[in-house]
Amino acid sequence: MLLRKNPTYLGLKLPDMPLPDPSEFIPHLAFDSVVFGFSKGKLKILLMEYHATGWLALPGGFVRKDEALEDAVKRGLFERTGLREVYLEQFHTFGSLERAQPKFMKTILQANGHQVEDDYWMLDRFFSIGYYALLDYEKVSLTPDALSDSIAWYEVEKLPELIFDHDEIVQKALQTLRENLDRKVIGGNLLPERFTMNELQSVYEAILGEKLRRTSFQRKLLSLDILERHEKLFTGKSHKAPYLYSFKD
Amino acid sequence: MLLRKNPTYLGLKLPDMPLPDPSEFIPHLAFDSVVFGFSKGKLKILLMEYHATGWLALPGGFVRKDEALEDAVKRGLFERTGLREVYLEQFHTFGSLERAQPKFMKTILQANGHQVEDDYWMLDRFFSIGYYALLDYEKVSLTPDALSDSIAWYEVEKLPELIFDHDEIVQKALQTLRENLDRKVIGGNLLPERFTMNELQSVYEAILGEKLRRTSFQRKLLSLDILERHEKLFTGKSHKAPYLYSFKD
DNA sequence: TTATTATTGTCTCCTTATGTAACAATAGAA
DNA sequence: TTCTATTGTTACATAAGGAGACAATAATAA
Repeated sequence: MLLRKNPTYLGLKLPDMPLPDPSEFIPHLAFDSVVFGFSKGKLKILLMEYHATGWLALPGGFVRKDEALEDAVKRGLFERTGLREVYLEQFHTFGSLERAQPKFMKTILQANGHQVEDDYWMLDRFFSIGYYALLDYEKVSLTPDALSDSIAWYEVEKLPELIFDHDEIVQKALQTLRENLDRKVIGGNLLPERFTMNELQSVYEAILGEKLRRTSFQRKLLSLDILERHEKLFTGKSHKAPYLYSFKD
Repeated sequence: MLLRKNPTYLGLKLPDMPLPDPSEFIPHLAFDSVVFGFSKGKLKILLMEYHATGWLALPGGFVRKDEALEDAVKRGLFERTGLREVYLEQFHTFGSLERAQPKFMKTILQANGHQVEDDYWMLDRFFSIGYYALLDYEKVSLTPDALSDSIAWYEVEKLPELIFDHDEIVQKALQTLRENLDRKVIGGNLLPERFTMNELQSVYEAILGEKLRRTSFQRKLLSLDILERHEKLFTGKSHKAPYLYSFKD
């Protein structure tokens, strides 16, 4: 038996989990979130597993008619992770004809006990706006939505097959994240407030998928003058203790 | 009296220019194109002027229900410029609540002789997907659509006020173009097949909004090994003639 | 107490990239 | 033939990044 603290249905809190009212949402429009976390040296993302089918998908949702796009994404993110303040960036909007796969969507709904007509709105063609989020792995408390059995972390390097075009969406998110990594200093969003230089380097390496030179990395980041140095971190290991850093401001 | 070779209405060829049939298009969804051209050393974009109101807007349109997003953008671009093959890139999707301004839209429709109800679909809230295009200024033949008196080039540095949030859209396009300029080699799309190094440098300067060093620029681009050198261009000026270049492949 | 080990912070040297200036080549005009 | 403006190339200086060396040090072992 599954435990759900906060039963929601694609954003609607509904005790009996009826289907959402189409009149409340923008038709044909959805969002998908690629939520990045970092743990044990690995870059991970959140995936949901739909009831019965076992199909894996990105956490997404619909936009209310009276709701700003970004607020909808934040709402969805909060419902799944419990976090309100996260680094969020839009990266692409997907609008091909091939993304519509009403048969799969119908199966998912059936697995949840819903028999719907062929013209039901959720079976329509959808345009999906992709956002990626960076957050502190330790801070999230995961809550599945009504359609799914679970929401959990998956290593980016070992992703299983995803439903619809969600593989493509993840790859595009990752590509954008990599391109933005050297322009903006965003790696820190995946770490706690204070971190060691080695941890920060591990984040960069996990995102870029390559090893970096320790000395060059340290020199580069210190020269940017964006880090504040704090007390040392004594881990109990028998070697020199590293400093803790935080981002200025 | 205005001469229109190819009367269209937001993509619909209609001799009597009735309003488009809502059932043919995805509701609440539009695209806007920031079309860049380069002429006389200046970076320019295409703007349309709506009938009677004089309001200026980006060329955009709606997406048919059976049409891929990118095809819709290409269709709109072809109708306005006569060009089929252009460099096209999606840069952002705009989905704030403030972008809906039904009063302005109603005025535009009225100026075209259309009285519509308040619940008319074109007055609804729209999500707009922004694309920018790079094309050869000399190759375009401009055709206004049914709602507008004219479509013309405007210097990016001296843009007039635009309708809705189109100023913001232009700035975001320009920002993305600048960021992409050093990652991808896209400046050449604004020039004819063959060009001089000086022309290419001017394109880069116009996009970045800053002067570049002639020698560094030449050295950098030649070292990338993406240019092919052709015959010299004799302009009749009393100095050394520059080589013509084209991009490889 | 002292030696050992692993990791960290910093420095040096070297290579590469870029800024800056100089210079020869040259197409047309004087 | 000389002059002018611009181009293609080279030379030198400075900045940035790769690669390795080395001292500092926290805990453990001797």
